[in-house]
Amino acid sequence: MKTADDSFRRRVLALVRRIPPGRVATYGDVAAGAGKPRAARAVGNIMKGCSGAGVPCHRVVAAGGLVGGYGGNETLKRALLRAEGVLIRARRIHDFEERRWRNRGRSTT
DNA sequence: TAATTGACTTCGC
DNA sequence: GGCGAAGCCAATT
Repeated sequence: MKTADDSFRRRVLALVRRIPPGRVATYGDVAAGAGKPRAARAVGNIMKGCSGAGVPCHRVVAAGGLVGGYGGNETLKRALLRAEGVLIRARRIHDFEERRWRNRGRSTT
């Protein structure tokens, strides 16, 4: 591993870990928070390579609040999010814009 | 080192 | 609303 600079990967993981329960973030948001708003795909790859390492990757969804990824276990992802208070409509998060976590100074709590 | 893949995003049909 | 193509970045082979 550590093919590219860990900085990016490490920042992405750190951001995802900072996502509080009941909140969600898009790959693009996480990538942007890591310093590369165009690295959404890379974020997905990072998740795949670091999922389970204490990173709540289930709180990371695609753009528009579209639930997916998670190795194809979107059902599980959906269940986890719902368990945290995030309502899901079909394959999308209800009030996604409101549930969307922003990497601001605080966690909106 | 180069080429391919992928848990993405956005526009177009 | 669903499917397809182009673009961007990192990981994997």
